[in-house]
Amino acid sequence: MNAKDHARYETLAHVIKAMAHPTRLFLVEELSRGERCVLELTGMVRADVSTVSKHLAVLKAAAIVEGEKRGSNVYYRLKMPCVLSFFGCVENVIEASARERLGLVE
Amino acid sequence: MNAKDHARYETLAHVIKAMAHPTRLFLVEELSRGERCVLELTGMVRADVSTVSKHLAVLKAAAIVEGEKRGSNVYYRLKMPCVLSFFGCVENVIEASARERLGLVE
DNA sequence: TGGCGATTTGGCTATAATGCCAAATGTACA
DNA sequence: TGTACATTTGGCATTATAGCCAAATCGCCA
Repeated sequence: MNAKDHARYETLAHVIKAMAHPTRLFLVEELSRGERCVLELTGMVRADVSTVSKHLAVLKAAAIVEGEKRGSNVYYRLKMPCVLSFFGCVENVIEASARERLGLVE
Repeated sequence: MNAKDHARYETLAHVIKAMAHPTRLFLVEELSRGERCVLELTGMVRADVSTVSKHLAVLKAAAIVEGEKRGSNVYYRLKMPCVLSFFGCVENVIEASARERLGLVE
């Protein structure tokens, strides 16, 4: 793996890492239903407002969501709906491994 | 978000977190081309064998890859090729944000 | 302008992830 | 059986992440 490849994987990992947290996954899925402001999202999650704000900042830094300030609120929305395709794939992974454990295949 | 949902997001995050590392992304992509043993993979990466072995263990725990022991080697292969779809999506995200920064759109 | 609600930032602690080395394990084969 | 090779595991130091509180911003409106 050369330097250029390494940089590519760094960048890829940065975006995927932004998704790699339960709360942030929830935020992504919730935002896929429409824009929400920080307090609305905070009401759905067991965490401090500042924590939610920081999670949103992580998603924003990865260009997964964007926020628009209207009045004193910031409305976030999903910028890259394609990330939702992760959910289906990952749920396949989970089902498959559960099936494997139960059925003792292999 | 109730307890059941929370558990679901925990599980999803566990799998995605397994992908959220440059080296592990490389391993996934490399294994998509066919099975490889640990030393082969180590030769392609700037890291210790033990480090690569641990990365593979992470991917295996997430049911993304599987390993088969043949002789004294363990050959790993990609179990869930659907995760490759992450790459395309994530590269879109990256391109879009690059374009945005350059073109100052928005 | 003063104060209130919404959001972000700073700072701190606790926890988790990373990566190396060294040692242990497992397998083949002389 | 002993040695060499492949892989995994234990242990440790370093670094990154998470989450809370408190404080700082920002915008609105009386």
